[in-house]
Amino acid sequence: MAKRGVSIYDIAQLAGVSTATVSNVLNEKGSYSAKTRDLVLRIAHEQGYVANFAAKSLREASTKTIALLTPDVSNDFFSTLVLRVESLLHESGYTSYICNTGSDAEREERYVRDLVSKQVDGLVYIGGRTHEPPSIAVDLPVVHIDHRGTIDMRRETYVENDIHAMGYDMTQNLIDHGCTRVALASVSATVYHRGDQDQVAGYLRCLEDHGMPLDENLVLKGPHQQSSLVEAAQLVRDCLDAGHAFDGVVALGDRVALGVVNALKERGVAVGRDVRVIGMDDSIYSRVSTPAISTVRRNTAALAERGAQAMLAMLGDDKDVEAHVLVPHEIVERATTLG
Amino acid sequence: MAKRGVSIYDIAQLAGVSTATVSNVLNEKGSYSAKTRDLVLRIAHEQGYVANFAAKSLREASTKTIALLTPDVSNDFFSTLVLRVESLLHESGYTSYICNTGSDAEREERYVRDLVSKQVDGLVYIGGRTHEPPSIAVDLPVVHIDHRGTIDMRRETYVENDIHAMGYDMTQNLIDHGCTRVALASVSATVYHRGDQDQVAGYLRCLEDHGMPLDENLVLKGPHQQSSLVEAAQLVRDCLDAGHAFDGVVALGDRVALGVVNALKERGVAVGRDVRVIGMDDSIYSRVSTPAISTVRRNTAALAERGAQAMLAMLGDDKDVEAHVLVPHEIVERATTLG
DNA sequence: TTGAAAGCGATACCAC
DNA sequence: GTGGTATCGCTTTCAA
Repeated sequence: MAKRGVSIYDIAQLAGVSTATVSNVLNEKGSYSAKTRDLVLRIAHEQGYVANFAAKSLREASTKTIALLTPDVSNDFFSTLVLRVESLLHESGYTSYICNTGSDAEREERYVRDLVSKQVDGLVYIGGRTHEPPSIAVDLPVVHIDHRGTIDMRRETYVENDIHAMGYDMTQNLIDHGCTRVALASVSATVYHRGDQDQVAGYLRCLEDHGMPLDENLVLKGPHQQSSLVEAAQLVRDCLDAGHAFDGVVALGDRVALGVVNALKERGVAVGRDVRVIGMDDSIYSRVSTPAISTVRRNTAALAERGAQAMLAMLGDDKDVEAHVLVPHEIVERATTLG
Repeated sequence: MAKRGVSIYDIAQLAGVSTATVSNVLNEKGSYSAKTRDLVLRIAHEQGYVANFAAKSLREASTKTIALLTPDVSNDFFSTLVLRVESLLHESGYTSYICNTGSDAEREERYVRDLVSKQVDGLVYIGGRTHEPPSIAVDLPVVHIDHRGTIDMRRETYVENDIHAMGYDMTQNLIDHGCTRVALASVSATVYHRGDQDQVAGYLRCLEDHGMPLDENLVLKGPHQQSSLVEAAQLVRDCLDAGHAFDGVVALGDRVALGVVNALKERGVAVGRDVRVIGMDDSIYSRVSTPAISTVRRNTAALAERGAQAMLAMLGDDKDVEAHVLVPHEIVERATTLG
């Protein structure tokens, strides 16, 4: 199944010109007569000529290839980002490698080695890098979209939402709806620590700004092992069983929110009236729930667009690329806060 | 940001040997003394040498790269397949390109051209090819996973579920549960015609095998424009309004099934008792529903595994690669059929 | 306007 | 066991 295709040399022979001329015509560079151009183009087409990118890359030290590294493409949010980033890069002539690191430092390290070897022109981390800094020095443009970890000092671009503000705004929204005892529900794996911490900080800050004292009993946190849906529901049951009352829940994630809603319904609470709930991500979970869950949309389109833009800018040796891009989020009100 | 890295020539110089020897050591080919090996290896490591794949590819006419083409990675089912296929190929040293064709023939065509130019070693279509056969001749191993279109005559491998059997088994399941008037609900875009047709055929065949006459009024079909969930619900309402009775529904897709369940609940029907419903895909939709929807699991893991295997086999010039692999499905019983 | 030729980095054949 | 060198396909400089 080896492919020994038509080369620029073959075209040159058939057209009775040199490879230099063929190259010029094909790349619309240099100068050549209209006659030779037509001839070359016709022959190239007849022969089904396709440029050999390996040769081109070798010569130009650029592969027109970008690597997309993500912890898990099968995750709804990440895969949407992957889709959009890939599309945008493709419009500019770049092909994308897809690399599932599975949040595994070793795997990621091996990937990066391979990618450097394969001469990728840039790296786009979607959803965070596992370990930092990577032990292998990478002298490439790097963009992080929705990075969920500590940000390091390297010359890289970060595109993300203002996580702190999201936590703040979610809390504010509930307070605006009249909630006075706002709980927080979070189920998270250790990997994604920074995001959660920032959101919690936003929550705390908002309470503080409203002079509401923090009730530790209303901070429902649990580890993420199996299903955050199930785990979140249990957190709520435990809280209610312990006799702690609340009239609002800031859930860090729609799955968590759905778990919360389910547990509340189970206990006969009128979700949206007695207790208002707001989730995060505007994922399918918030939409299939009854009542539909209010949530925070992270604006995937903008995240992807700004990320791709940043990468293309860096690729184009643009000097003034922002190092940190914040994409605005948006609160989507549904039944769990509107009642 | 250009990378002018360490080359094999640099290593040769520093080690005081020839490039041939360095190449041999690095690839564990040919023969060399333990002493030179250690020396070369040490220097290569010190210099942070990374092989230039473009050069290697040019020389070997193989890029160790596979393209994954899918209509939409942000689709749950496809992205899971992409994830798994990528992982398996990566284990065998292949890197994967991700290509979102968006079910657009022109885009796909451009992709394939690019990919051939980039010298990919193989093509894996996930979820079907848009147009067939592609106008550009591809002399490459091609694997289709869950192909949703007509199968053509080329030397390619198809890995998929037995769609006809799925339709049959879903129907059989409802009949086993005592249903006597089994409806069919389908909302589909024209692109994915073959799959649906085969399933419908399975449904019809099963009815026939049980001597049940087909009632055209119970075949609820609608075009897919916006949300299949909403559209399916409307089909059910219309059917009920027209006074047609049924006690079972074979829904071609979990989203469709969810729409059906919602419409039935709305009309006060006891889903799982009065009317049993079975969906397809074992997606999130079937799991978040109340009652939980019985469904058919397509076995993503096996689809991906067999697909990757087939590709690797073709890559390895394996002569006896099956042209058509059928992956068994599995019925998952939940509340909508168990009552 | 056109062409000869060097070179990108790695491999592999064939001498030594 | 080791090294010289042609070669993969393309771009690019410099001359003609």
